Amino acid sequence: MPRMSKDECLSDLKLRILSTALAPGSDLDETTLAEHYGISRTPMREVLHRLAGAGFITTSENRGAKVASMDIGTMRTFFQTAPMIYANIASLAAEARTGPQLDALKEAQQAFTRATAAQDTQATALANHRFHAVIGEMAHNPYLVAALDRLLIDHTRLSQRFYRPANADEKLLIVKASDQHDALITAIEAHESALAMDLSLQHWDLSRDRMERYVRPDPLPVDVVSLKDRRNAV
Amino acid sequence: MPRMSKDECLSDLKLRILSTALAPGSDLDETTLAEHYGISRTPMREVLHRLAGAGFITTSENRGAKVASMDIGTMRTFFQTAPMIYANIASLAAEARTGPQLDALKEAQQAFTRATAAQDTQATALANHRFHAVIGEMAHNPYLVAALDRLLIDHTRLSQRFYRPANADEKLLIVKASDQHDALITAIEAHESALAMDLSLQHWDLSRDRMERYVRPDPLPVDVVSLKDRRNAV
DNA sequence: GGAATCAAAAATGTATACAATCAGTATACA
DNA sequence: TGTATACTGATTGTATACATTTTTGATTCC
Repeated sequence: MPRMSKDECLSDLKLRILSTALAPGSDLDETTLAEHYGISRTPMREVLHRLAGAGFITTSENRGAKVASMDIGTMRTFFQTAPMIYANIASLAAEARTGPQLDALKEAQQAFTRATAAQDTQATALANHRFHAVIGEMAHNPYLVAALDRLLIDHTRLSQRFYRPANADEKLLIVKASDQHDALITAIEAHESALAMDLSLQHWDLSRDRMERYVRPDPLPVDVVSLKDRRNAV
Repeated sequence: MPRMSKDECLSDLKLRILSTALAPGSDLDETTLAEHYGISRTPMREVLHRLAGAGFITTSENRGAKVASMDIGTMRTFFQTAPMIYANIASLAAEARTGPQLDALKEAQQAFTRATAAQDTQATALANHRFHAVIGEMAHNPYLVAALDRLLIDHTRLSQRFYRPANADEKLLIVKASDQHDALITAIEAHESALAMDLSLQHWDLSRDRMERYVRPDPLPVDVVSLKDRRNAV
């Protein structure tokens, strides 16, 4: 991959992290990355520091960079924090949105429906990311957006795993999510901030149910326990 | 100022920005700064990117770095957002705080009272910053802490202007703030999260009243209006 | 006098060579 | 056999030279 610009390199890495092509916790070698993107180590390091500032990766002295991890503690915090931030962002967005931002939001939603129609899991998750990032821009609140951006990183990485509908029932849930996006657009366009907040919370509930089922899966079959007993008995 | 390490340079710049020694919106010349700290431009640029990631400064392509500005729009957003974040951070801190963190908090409060006793405005504001940053660490919530850190930058810069008590009445308000700190420490130590949240909101009200008086000062004397009338009459 | 243009300067951005630090391995010793 | 240690290779950190872009100010033309 020859001669990418610094900005392209930055957004490509963001995409690779959001799509979990680069797994949470995995090491990033700056020399390899620099060669891969056809730039020298100096601008590559700058990109890495930007990513660190935005919460995509973590860096430690003389120890290089790692993709931000998603341990069980982080997950708990994520579920604790997301609804409050999402709801407030949606409310503010309905108050402060501009025309061009509304256009960008509709465009993101079109990309989302296209991706779901094409059954493209990765594109669906990324379009969903963009949709919510635009709502963040609308809110015009740098403090909350800092929190939102970090939530969206983890949200999108989790989403990768369940935008692949396993059956008709799950397909229906994605359609429902898309309908909620449409309703949210309407509320934001009409400056109905209380409604936008409410819809945002409903939307969160839908995501959460699916995500929590992944994070906290059904208990293992009881056989495992007897297996353990058997092993101890040997 | 010869041969400072990169970390020292980073924290020194943070302090200079928080204390408004570097005014909001002012330009930062990387060559000058590098010479000032006795390091080369490469690590200096890294420090600047870190500061940008944490919201202390803004950078633009080929245009260098500026200290984050504090326009009237930012202020409005600040007052809108702060209580929600502060209250939730305090509540979470009371739940999750560790022993060493509690020690750090008490130490910060001691530094705060020492600074107020010495009538050192800058040290007071910085100790207050540290006090609230430690509560942020306690909350153990990277999403909200991202918002908190950005709020604290602006809060501390605003504070610089009013921790200089003009009269006995204002001195009393600082004593009251210090008492609230003590109460907050007690609540956090006892894991009383609801109380911590409540105290945090009271503490915010105290700050807000003083800050808003600065941002939106008392109306000008009515004489000005008659002056204007007179001028129009000429 | 003012606007436009171009050239010099000053600043930022990039590449590369070199220094310092870390990780892994092999060897020596208890 | 287990542990400590020194060496080697790999990786990150720093300095500096060079390229590119922006700014500035002088000059020219209207």
